[in-house]
Amino acid sequence: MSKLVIIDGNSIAYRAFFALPLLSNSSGLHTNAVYGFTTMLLKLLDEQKPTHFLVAFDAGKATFRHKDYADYKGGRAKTPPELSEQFPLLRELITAFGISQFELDGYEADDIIGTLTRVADEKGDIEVVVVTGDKDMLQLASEQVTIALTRKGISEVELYDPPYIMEKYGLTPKQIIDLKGLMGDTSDNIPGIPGVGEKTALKLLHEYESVEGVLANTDQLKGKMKEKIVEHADDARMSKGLATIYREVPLTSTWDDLTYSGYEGQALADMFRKLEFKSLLEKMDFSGPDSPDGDRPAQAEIATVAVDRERLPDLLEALPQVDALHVEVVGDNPHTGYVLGIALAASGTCYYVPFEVLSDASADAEALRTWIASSDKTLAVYDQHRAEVALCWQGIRLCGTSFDVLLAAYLLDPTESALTLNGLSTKYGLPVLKADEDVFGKGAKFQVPAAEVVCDHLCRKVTAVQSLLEPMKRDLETGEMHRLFYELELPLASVLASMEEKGIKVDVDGLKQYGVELAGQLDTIMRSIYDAAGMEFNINSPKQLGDLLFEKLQLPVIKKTKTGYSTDAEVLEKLEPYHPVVGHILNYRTLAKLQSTYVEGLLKEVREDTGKVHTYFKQTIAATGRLSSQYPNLQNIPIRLEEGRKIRKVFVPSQPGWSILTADYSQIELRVLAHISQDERLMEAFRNDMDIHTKTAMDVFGVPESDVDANMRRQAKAVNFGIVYGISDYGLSQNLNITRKEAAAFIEQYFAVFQGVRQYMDDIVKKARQDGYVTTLLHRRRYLPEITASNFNLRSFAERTAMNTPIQGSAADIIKLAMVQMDERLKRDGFNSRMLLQVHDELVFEVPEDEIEPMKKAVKDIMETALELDVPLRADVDTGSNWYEAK
DNA sequence: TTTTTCACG
DNA sequence: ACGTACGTGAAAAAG
Repeated sequence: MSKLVIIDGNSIAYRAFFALPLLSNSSGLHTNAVYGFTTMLLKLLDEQKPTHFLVAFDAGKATFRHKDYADYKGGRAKTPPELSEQFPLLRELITAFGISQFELDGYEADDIIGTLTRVADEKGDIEVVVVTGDKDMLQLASEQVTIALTRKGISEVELYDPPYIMEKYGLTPKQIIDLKGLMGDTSDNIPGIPGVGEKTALKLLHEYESVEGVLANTDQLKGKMKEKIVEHADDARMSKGLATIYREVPLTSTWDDLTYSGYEGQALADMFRKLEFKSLLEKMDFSGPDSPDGDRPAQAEIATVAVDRERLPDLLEALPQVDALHVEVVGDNPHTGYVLGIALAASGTCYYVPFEVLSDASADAEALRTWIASSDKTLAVYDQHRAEVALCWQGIRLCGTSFDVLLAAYLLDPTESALTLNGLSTKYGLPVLKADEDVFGKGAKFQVPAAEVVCDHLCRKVTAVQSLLEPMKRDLETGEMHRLFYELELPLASVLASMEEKGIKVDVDGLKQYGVELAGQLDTIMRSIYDAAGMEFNINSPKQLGDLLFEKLQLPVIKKTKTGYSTDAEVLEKLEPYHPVVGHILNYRTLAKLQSTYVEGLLKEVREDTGKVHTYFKQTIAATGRLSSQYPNLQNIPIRLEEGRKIRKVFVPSQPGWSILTADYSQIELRVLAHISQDERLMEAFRNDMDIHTKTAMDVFGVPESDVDANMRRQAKAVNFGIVYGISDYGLSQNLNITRKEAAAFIEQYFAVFQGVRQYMDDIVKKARQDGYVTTLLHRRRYLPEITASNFNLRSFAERTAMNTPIQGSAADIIKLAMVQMDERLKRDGFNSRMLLQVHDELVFEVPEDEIEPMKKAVKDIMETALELDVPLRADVDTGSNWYEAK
């Protein structure tokens, strides 16, 4: 059976335009309506799988309806220019999708659609879906024709067939015309009968079936309504006529003209590139079933060799020509995942080596592994860090990679969310690649396909890596980030891999014991809560908790979330005086968090074989250049509150007699700020090694050191935090629990004293507006397209980011430098000590007894001299028998 | 999958 | 009048 999808082009374009914020691409062209339309098309192709497809447009001239009624569609606001300019793009887009489109002078899209659905009704054996935002179209519904009406924006449609229309309105599709005849339509300037709205019209139609039926039975009506109907009988008849869709348009095209046979991936990708639909470019599979294979670019010519034991010698011979490698790791966590296989690209030929072959005991396989581990080769990869980690658990070393396209892509745009290989291929105009998800499936549906499919996919991937090398190298140089790449990020990838491989030992028994302790305390608190509340409920559920606090106990609502009442700690603290249960809940929350995340969560991550946790540092996530940590996250282990801090006691050295050594930068962000802003007072404070918060309090309040009390220091500290984050009076007022006015006065006072800082803040925002990006000390870059937004919130956010990123990002640069240098020093000086963790401004090591003193010295020295600033850097070092003791 | 909450720097 | 402090990851509930 054929299936025809018809889109009411103007209607959907309008919907999309008003539903989405006014996006625009880099040349200032608005694209929101085109974007919305695109998502709609993709959804329809996916869900409806049409065999025939048409987009119908209104011809922009007077239609026959205007001859009958001059005011038709009068009073309608003119199409905004921001939308008009998108129609040519829209036409192009539809062509790129391979979808037919037309319009006809003197007719509206409605009439074209009405005619086509009539033809379909008569022809039979065709299913039709009409997509529109216009309820009038419901009159076209039939056994074969379904109307898809957009609901809230354009993200969802509601399907109307005759039974559903009957259920919802109690009307047949034909009666929709009568409905409009009675009630009119302001948007089309159709009068109807004044005073008759939807409710009255429906009642009348249920009784008398049609406009004619109502007019013939006016004697049965009474009151004001009767008067109005009698008076406006002609209006009703005319309105019905206007609302009737004309279904006899002289169409010249044939059924076959509407045939839809899929889009051509490259053309569509080109169109998306032009429109700068980055997310779609990365998400979409342009080689998918909609794209005929014949149109694939030249990549199909590349020779692939599935390497088995017999063919290994051929590969070994080709190794000198190999310049790209891809290691396919299955699973999110490379420490627990497995290696499916590797692909190598030489000149003109790609080799796929399944893991069984790579790990074989033969001399040939051994030779291949030796080559992978050799450092004297040049090799491009995608995600060296991940590959190195996954291979190390298989006893295979990966060395000598000279380029990593993932790391390069991250430096070129660290805010890009999914830096997938197929996304990069698309961005650089390379042949289309399948998304991993489409090859393997995702989540529970993950399945390794046939070997030939894997071979083909991985060979395409490694070819992409090979082709990305040169253009990305150039882009790094253009951005002056080649040193950042080659001297910092690339070496760091291997440093991280070796830190993770070593892992950190966990005292499992101690952790379990703490869990038991917590369980006891939680049980007690839970009872007090049930007792105080007078009922049992799930304390972990914000919804149930909200019901208790704000419905049952009638406590004042402080803050709402988009789904209900907020019950976060800030709210609960304000509610504490009202009811004893609140304090218990706060207490419960603290301990429950420790139990679930830090006791149970951590235990799940301890490896049976090593008794250690091996976190995975991600190097390409944070927009500022920081690292992040997963499986488990070891960068958010509690420290602020004593109960939580105890967790740190279970992180212990992996060998008896060794110690944990920690080293953390003192005020690195404010020191960076002092350097970048060249603020005299701030630089002076650090040169004299003063307590920066006390010093700030002295200068802001204008008092000598002896007069700075704890409260003044606390406020000054909050201001310093605010400065680093990109200050706003609102943010500071929230933090200090003061009014916005007071906060603003504080900030003003601060800037009056630290004038260099004010100058920096002003300049950096200006610079961001000018260049479209900001940079760190080592040229790391972050683009801020929203810095010119007209939306206040978006713009303000971008401005704060412009102030914060150079500070946070430069601090990240510095500690990363220290890590690479430290790794070299450990090797050079033959230390047995091991670097284990990085927590943004802190490094954690385990050291043998006899290395404590030299390591203290070495770590401090390297961290303090990693990068020379105009103010000194300071690192504080300590050791202890576990992470808790080393503070 | 999304939302809420909370842990860290 | 607008309504945010910057950057992350994990757990639990609820859709």
